[in-house]
Amino acid sequence: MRSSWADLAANSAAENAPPTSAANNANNNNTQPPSRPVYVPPHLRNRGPTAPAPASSERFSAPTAFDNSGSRWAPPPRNDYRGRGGGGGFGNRTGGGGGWDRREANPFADQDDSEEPVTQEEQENTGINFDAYEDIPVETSGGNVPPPVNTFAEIDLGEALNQNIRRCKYVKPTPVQRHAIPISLAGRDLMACAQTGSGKTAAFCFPIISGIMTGQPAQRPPRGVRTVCPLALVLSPTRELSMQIHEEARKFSYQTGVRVVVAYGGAPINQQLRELERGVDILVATPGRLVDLLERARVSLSLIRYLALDEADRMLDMGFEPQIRKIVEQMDMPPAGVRQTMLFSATFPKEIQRLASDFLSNYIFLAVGRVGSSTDLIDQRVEYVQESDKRSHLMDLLHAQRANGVQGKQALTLVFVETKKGADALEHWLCLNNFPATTIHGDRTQQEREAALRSFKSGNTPILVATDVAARGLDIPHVAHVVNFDLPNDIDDYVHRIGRTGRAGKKGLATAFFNENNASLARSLQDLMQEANQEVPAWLSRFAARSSFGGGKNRRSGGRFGGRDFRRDGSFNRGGPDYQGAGNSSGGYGASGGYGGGYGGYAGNSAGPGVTSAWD
DNA sequence: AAAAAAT
Repeated sequence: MRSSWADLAANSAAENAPPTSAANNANNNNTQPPSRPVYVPPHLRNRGPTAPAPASSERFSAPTAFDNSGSRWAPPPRNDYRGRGGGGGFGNRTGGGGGWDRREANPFADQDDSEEPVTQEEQENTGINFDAYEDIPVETSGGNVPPPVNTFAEIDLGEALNQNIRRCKYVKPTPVQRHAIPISLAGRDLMACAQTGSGKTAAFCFPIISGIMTGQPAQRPPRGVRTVCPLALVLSPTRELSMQIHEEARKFSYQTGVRVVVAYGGAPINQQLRELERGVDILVATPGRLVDLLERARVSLSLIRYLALDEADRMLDMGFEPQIRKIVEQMDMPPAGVRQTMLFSATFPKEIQRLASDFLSNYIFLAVGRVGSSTDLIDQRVEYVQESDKRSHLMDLLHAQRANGVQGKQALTLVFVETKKGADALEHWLCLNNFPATTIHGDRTQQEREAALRSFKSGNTPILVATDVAARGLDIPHVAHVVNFDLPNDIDDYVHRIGRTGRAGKKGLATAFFNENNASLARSLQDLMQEANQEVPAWLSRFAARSSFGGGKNRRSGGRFGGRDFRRDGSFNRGGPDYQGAGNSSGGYGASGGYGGGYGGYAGNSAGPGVTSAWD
């Protein structure tokens, strides 16, 4: 399925050809290349003559000058493309030597490539268990909330994207996707809270890819300038998570002509620069490396139409906020309201929501699922273990697991510890005791980190000792057991850690070692477990009662967890953000239960069970 | 106090 475009690009950048791309060029059909680079809209790139162009393609067939109306920034494409017959033509992509490098490895290469449709039953066996997502509470607030969809077919994402959705074996959208995709396609800013493992990546990737495919072409920087201008930026807090998002996004954008590039620290920058020079529509990055690229003027954000922050609450907490502000507010990114901004996380403390509203314009708040995360899919246990007993206690767990064969043969165990040194020490000790373990933390080289993750995923070392670097976002199939060897100080971190198991509707087990050192977490842990219908040990309740006076920063009342739009909270609402939709929160659909009507009247402690406490 | 994130 090679096009003339591909030939052209391959010629212009042949020296960069990685060996692996040769195989993908095998089915090259030698269509006559155009004599000079001509802009090809993403949805037509990579289209071989054998693949018939969709009927709608005529409107792109006569390029005319792209009029950007003198505006510095072309407005982000809104949800009008279905009606935009032959609007603006396309200018040439003049920036990087004529256009994108079309060579594209098949991201589905490691799966059987049968194009057979997947039945619902199959999906439930191998993929997402949708029964686990029935009947979950949904909250939206903000003005004019677009209604959710029930199927991918209801949304016009384009045939290429639809085909990738089939290749990914997604039969129907998860709840967060059902709600978030229409909101994003409508061009609205979004703050979305959804449980760990519920499909957030696709929820922001699909609208971005679709929007880039169908949107106006970008103005490219002048010739000779090596600065590249992505149209979408996805930021995440760890390198491995950026890698994972990149891999996912590559699958979703396969043969759509939309190019996804990843940039993160700890890896040679030259290779990343080469990838960028081959063209980039969607840049996935960690903040530090992106700042570096911006300061070197190798990347410009001037054409950004979509900004997505994954693990957005983490991205805006103390450690990251200055960098994010620099990237979003102090470089050349179009301002909120011009670009489209999407924030996703499983947790969204109210104070972080307030910070986040700086980056949003007239946004919709969406909360899907119970509490920050913990579904009843995760069996949560807390055991009282003194520091000195932790190792032998872990050993007991691992022995029992080995004997019982928890969840079958390939069960993986992820052990969280507090410090990098502690991770190394525990790994060493486990290995001495014939438990094959490896470790991932920030003192290891990037190579070591990636090798550790690979080794864990493959089952080669079925025990991974990790710091919080692995707490968020990583999608590791077959993690049967998460052990909080050291509990975190923040309940949100706990939520994300245990969310490494029980993903895509599957069950999981989480065991925590609790002792006096964790007293400050007792109350919030107890509340969280109660909300997730978990059995709370009596001793933990006593700890909770003892530590509850004086509140503590982990107190959940006041809404540490996602699930409530802070704009509804009177104390946050004064002189606050542009919240125009307070009055019509439910938008005529979705669950509005739990609210006593109006944002002042939230009857949080008296509304029906199942929603109330979870949405505190 | 710790972890993460650029070189």
